Amino acid sequence: MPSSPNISFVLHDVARLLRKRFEQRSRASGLTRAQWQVLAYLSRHEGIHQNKLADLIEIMPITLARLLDKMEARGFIERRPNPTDRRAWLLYLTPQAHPLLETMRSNGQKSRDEAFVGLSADAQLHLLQTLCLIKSNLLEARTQPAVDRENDHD
Amino acid sequence: MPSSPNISFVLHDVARLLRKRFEQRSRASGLTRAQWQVLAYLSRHEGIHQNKLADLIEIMPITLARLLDKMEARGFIERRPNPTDRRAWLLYLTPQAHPLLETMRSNGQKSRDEAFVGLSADAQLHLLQTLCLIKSNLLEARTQPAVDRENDHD
DNA sequence: GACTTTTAGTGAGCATGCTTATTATCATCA
DNA sequence: TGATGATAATAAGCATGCTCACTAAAAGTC
Repeated sequence: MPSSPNISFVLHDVARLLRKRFEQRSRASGLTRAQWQVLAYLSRHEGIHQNKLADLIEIMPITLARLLDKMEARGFIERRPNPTDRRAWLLYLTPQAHPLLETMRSNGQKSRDEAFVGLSADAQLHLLQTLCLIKSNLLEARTQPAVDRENDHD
Repeated sequence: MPSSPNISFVLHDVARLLRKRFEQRSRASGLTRAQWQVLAYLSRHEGIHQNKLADLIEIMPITLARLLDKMEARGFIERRPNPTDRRAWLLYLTPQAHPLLETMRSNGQKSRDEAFVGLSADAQLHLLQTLCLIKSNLLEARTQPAVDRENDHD
């Protein structure tokens, strides 16, 4: 934040600004970024359970449940009962959700085009790979305790 | 999300996981990531107005106001009246906030060390520069209307 | 000096994401 | 079969960030 800003802050800012821009653009479609992410993953895994889908997206099951509540109320997805397990639902897109997929993909592409002005295709690929590495580091770290002590590793 | 995941989704995931990890580590300190960001910026601009600080952090003034409410209640910052403008407050850290700065900086460093395993200093610098470019693109785009039409630029 | 416009800050209400706790059902094993 | 533990989903409550709307005060204008 002095001359050289903290990379975590910038990363957070970029994610927030990207989401904001995407949602400005998609307001007419009635889907937020988070709901679009759910729909995108679900479109490739219809019939999945909520817990499995939450695992895929790496959010807490309760967070997904709330998103699905809204998406179900708005007619984008449906929960069908699972005949072999009365605890679990099977998730499906509704017919009216399918045409949205292309629109939303296009909105995402437009937002990325805006955000990545001045970045070559190579640079974008490199960024993606770097982010995936960081994400896997963080998923790894999640399994280890986070200690709030002064003299741990220095 | 197919074989090659969407870069916006990954970026969002990384920001979220980084925040989560940081907050696990900082829970004892009583500051969240957002509050720490406010404190860090404020520590370099004591006496600033809320609107100016919101501009610096690039969040909405109302978002900052809520954060400051909590931080004031917990005794980390204070709002002093502005003698020359009764609408505005002047923001200051309290004495007990100062020792927190080092602890929080250290927590941030630890989280980054975890996240950036396998990234050279050069690679980290490159990532920072790339993110700053994207951020400025997004700040630029924010001033232009976002159109939700199909055939804009392709 | 009254009138309009701008600025600083907040209220209300929504979405996302978390932690912690609870309910209902299934699976296991004596 | 009946207790015990695991699993699927949700409830309650908090933090952050937004949009939209509003009040109070300052600044500019006639």
